[in-house]
Amino acid sequence: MVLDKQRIVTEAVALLDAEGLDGVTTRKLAARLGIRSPTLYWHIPNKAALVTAIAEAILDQQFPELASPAPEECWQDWLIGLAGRLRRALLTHPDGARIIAASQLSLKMAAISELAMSTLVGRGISLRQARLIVLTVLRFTVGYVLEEQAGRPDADALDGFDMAAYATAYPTVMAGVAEYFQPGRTVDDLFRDCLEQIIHGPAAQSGPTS
Amino acid sequence: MVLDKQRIVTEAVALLDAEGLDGVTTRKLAARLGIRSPTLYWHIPNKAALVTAIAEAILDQQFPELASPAPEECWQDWLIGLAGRLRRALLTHPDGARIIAASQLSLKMAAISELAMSTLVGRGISLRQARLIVLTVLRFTVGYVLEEQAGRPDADALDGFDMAAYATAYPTVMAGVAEYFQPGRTVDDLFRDCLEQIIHGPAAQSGPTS
DNA sequence: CGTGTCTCTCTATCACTGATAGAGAACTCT
DNA sequence: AGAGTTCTCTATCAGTGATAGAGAGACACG
Repeated sequence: MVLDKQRIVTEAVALLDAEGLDGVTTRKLAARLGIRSPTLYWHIPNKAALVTAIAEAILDQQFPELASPAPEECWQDWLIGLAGRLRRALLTHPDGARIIAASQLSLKMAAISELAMSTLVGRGISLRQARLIVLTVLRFTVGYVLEEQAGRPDADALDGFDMAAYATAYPTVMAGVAEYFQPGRTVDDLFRDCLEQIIHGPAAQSGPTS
Repeated sequence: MVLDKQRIVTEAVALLDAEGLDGVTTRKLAARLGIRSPTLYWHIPNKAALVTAIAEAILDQQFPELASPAPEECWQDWLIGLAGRLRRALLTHPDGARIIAASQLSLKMAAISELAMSTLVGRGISLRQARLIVLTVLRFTVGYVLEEQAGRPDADALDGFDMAAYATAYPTVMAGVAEYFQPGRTVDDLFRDCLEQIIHGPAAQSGPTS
């Protein structure tokens, strides 16, 4: 089978799925491709470029095409859906958010920004306002998923951890978590509610379950 | 001089400031402390714990005490100030956001959440709403600074980069950037405007245009 | 045919990383 | 003095990204 950048990236994503970002090493990737690791450097300048390519592949997979909203769809719902798809793209692979955050200069991210901003401007939002909204939504989404995917602390870090003390030291945080996750509420809802906070503003939400 | 965890972390932060996160290696840190690297492992279980301790130190430095707002201060402004201080804390050290994102289970972050949520609840905000606002603001802040601190692409990645093509492919993005950074506008203002987007909602800001 | 050139892959190796095993010094308590 | 605890050391491991440079194969030109 031919070895080109396309196949390298495809296999790198498979390796990522199998072992996480820390498992993506040049040697393991080369083994999967049936070559030796230095050969990779003929096709790729360095590992950072590989990670960037992986990021691009992850986004391309979730956003094969970028579609504007239907005319009758309000831009708020459309933008929430867009951010939701971005989150889904990151959650689909281990350490997806870390990879996007580590990748430099993603063209796909720029394309998403462009589509979102031009859509909002087309709906009559001012350029500045559109920029603020889109920037806020995108950076929030990355930050959100980053924390969502953060490796749960390992056993070593946990054995000295006093759950009861935590609950008494941070009662409001605990109460907030407990209150939110009533039956039927999922983490997806939490993300959506945060987005509505950004897009619709404080007043618009907090209907019964919306 | 005695060698305790306190001094290790202090010196680790100094090393971070000098060389960035990738420069914080056990050997370099040991050299600064006048010891050999294996000695570190008597005081800390592993490097992840060291990074977490660095994160805590960075936050402690910026938040020596956590103060509630003055009675006459509206919570919105106070919360914006809090997020601004968090951003400042991360920007003060290289890769500050990466460190916070990589650290697991920061107590100081939990304390900040607790203070913010209890403050909002004390001002009459519902528990759920308070949780959404605080979660959104904090995760947005980390995501924002993470991108803000992202290493500018190195020369290798840039030489194949066509600025003019970028501008024509993403005109709205470019126009938005150009529009925003009029004289006197700084990146600090951009962050603040995004926060107001979250906290005050879309209608409240940017006067005429909105 | 022979010869050179270009493309790709290889072996060998480098400097460096986080981490562990286990010896040994120093200090304290009995 | 002897024993135990606390801390630091040397030596070493497996694994990482990356480079130098040899060499195989294809392909074009004479």
